Amino acid sequence: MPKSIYETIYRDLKQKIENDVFAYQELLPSENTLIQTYHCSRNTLRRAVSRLVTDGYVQTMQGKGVRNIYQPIAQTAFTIGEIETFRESAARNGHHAVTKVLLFTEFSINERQALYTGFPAGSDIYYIQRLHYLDAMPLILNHNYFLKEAVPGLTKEIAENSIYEYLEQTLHMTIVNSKRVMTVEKMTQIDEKYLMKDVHDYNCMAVISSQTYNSDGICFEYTQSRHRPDYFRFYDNAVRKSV
Amino acid sequence: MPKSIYETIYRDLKQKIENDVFAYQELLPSENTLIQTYHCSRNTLRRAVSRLVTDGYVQTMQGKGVRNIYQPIAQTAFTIGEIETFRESAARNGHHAVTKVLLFTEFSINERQALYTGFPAGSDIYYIQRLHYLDAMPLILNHNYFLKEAVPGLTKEIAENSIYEYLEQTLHMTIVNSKRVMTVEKMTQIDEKYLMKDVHDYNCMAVISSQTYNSDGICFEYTQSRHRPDYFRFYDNAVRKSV
DNA sequence: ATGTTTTACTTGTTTAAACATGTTTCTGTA
DNA sequence: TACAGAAACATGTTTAAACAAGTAAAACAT
Repeated sequence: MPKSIYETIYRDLKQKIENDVFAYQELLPSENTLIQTYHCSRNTLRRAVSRLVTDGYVQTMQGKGVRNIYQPIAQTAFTIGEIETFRESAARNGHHAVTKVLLFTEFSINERQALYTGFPAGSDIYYIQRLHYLDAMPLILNHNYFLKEAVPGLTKEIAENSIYEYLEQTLHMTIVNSKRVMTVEKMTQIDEKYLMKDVHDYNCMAVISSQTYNSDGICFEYTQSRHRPDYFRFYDNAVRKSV
Repeated sequence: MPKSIYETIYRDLKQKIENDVFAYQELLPSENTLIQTYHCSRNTLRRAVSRLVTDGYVQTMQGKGVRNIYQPIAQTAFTIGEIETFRESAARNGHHAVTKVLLFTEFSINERQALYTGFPAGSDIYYIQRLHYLDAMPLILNHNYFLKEAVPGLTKEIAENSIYEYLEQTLHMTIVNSKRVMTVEKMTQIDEKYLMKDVHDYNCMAVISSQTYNSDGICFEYTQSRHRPDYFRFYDNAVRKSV
């Protein structure tokens, strides 16, 4: 549910762009026109448009107008972009998702793990290995580290469904921020065993390591997502600020 | 040169965060305090702070304050993030950059190339292959496609230095937007020849394909950057909007 | 017809004010 | 002391207005 005016406008414009109400390279109606359309103030409208800019949907040109530069992407496979769960992504791309828990355990972070997870040494965490299937094909192997005190009551059953659904709906935790690093790493024995049984062409994995913060500003999760390289696509839009 | 107030404030706060004036996990001064510090309006200050949020430097918490969640990244190698040139990136990371032009030619886009470049078939383009060295080590192989009519007068000499410097300073073109897709692809013979001569462990490359738009909203560049996997790192910060 | 100037229209920046909502702290009461 | 409520303070949303700066078209003079 959109809870604010600017978000309602943002969604409406976004949907109109996706549905070709405005053609590619066409100018959107001017601010003044849109203000009358949505019966809102200029600031509110501009806030909605600026989100479209960061999404890479439109480009503003001072003195000229706002140009639609949205092009639908060929959704050959699973695509990543924002913070969303595997289920959400799958549904958005029209696929069927299944998650299998390979390992569910808990331990304390040692010095070495503290370096790459970002958790202080000695922190009690849940460590979970999960395999994500898309249309019965294993695509992603996840190594999840959850700060135990921030995510109490986590079970294997929850991990088999959606952990984030549990966090948001049961624990009422809001996920706000996620720092991610993408790298390419050599395939491990575990990768090969679960993901690449019949794919022998590649010896690398696409790896996304992420630290996620909740609304209290606490880093409660470190996750390493190891993706089958031939099905990995990461979309990004960069806007050059301050020329 | 910062041309606006909010950008000046943004840079000042960013620099203060990077230099540990505010400790990690510490709250920044409140909006009212910062308004008095910078003698600006609330909107202007909030605009500066919101940029820090998208940068992943701080996190705002309604009713509580703004928390510093900046952690300096271990700069093991070359890191990517925003739209910036290879030289800029290298300088920022304290390295010496050299570019070698392998191929400089021009031709017209055919049907097949139109699909992945996004240029209409028949467009006249410059096609350039460039090898980027960092501290004498070849790291990136770039395949550049520049729309000829948008980038007139491009020469091999310019390509050996910085094409973007030419675009911005000579042609006064402003680069605004860049859509990027990251993938992992099998190594080609060209990759192996130039990048991986003495590295035989990997058979993949980290590939960034990008379409770049100028301030007229015209896509004038398609580039495929093929990175040596063991030196590839892509940083990203995702903010969950509208929970 | 051509070139210049004016005018209208576009987005960009900044301020001020009001109200909403969430968090913490203080305060008075039981 | 313990608890409820009020107050103070934090960020979030929205409106209105003014001015700046870039662009394009109309109006004008030559």
